[in-house]
Amino acid sequence: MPREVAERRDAIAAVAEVFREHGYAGSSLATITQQTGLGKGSLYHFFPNGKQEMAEAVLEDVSRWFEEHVFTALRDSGAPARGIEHMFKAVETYFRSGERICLLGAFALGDGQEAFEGVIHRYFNAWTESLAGALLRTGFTPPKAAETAEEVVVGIQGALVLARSRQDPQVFTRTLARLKRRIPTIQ
Amino acid sequence: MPREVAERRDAIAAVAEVFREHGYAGSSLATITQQTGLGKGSLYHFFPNGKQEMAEAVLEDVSRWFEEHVFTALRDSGAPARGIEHMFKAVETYFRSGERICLLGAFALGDGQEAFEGVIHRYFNAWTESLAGALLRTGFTPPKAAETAEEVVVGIQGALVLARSRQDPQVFTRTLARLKRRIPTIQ
DNA sequence: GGTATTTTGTACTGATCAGTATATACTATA
DNA sequence: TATAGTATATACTGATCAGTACAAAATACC
Repeated sequence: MPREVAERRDAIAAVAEVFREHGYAGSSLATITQQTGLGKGSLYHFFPNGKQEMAEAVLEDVSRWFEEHVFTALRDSGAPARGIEHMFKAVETYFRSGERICLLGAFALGDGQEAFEGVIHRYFNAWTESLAGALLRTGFTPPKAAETAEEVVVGIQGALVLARSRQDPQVFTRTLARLKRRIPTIQ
Repeated sequence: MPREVAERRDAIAAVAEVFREHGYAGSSLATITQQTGLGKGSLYHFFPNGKQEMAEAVLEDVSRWFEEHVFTALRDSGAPARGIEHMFKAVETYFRSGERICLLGAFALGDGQEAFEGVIHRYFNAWTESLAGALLRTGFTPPKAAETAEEVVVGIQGALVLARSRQDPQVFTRTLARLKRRIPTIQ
């Protein structure tokens, strides 16, 4: 009966898009099956604990992506400036120049908040702390490094909110450019 | 049978808190009746078109509050600096020093997005444009006024996301202080 | 090519969903 | 105190909800 054989990895990516579009509570199993093309059989095979597990897997997948593609480079003690530049490039690409929202930010403001606060908390802590460390190593004083790291993460998240609200993705690219200018040690 | 007699105004405030906590799709009629103490009879009496109308009323109520308590002061051509200072105070109070989220920002990222994009769009446009106008009148050049207005609104929204994510309201107060410092014409 | 394992479709369940209908109670006005 | 308008409780509807059960199909391995 199955049309094609999928992997859990592909399922996570497909489900992520649904949550991005409709939020956690707004994504019914019917919506998820329709939009992903995966039947209930497949979904409960990959995620035996249902919707909650789907969301956890999706959020952890995003976290892992940032860990591997962003935070690791920021923690590289050898080239802090290069790590920061790489972060801006990766973020610009990941969020599709402002057309994509941050799933962890959306879940933080929305329904799944208390159910997923652990992952969300760790994600934003890892981001600000790894960035603060990199800034420190490019010559910022400790308080300035912490303040600027917070400013950058705040700016990115706020820009994603405003880009979506005003239906103007350029808010995001403008903000990234402005934030880069706050860090003279790069470029 | 009724316990007490309520008004639509009170109902809007009560329903707003439910949406703030659970989002749009996450707020079932059962949740709303329990958390507000208003029965279905009352709710459908005040909002004949149901949940959609409740959310519209809530978002418009928030918009009206900002229009009256924030944007009007920013548009006052006589005292732009005072209007900006007043905005920061009102925002600090309204968002309970970072413990409260922005319902319009949350709806922009979450489920009700397309259903309410009109109100959301107008709210953020009114905010950035009234603030840019005030900055212009304190001596900013037009491009600097537009850029700084965007920076402030982005910062506020991002700070609310991060404050909630990291469960640290001080992110919000720190950000407000930092943003104020970007506007030398006040204080 | 046969067998075990993984993957998928579908029919089903009980709970919950938003919304309706209607009777009753409260309030205001006279 | 009678009447009109406003507000509320409650029982009900059909649709949809998340999740289960299980058989059938695809794949992997020998």
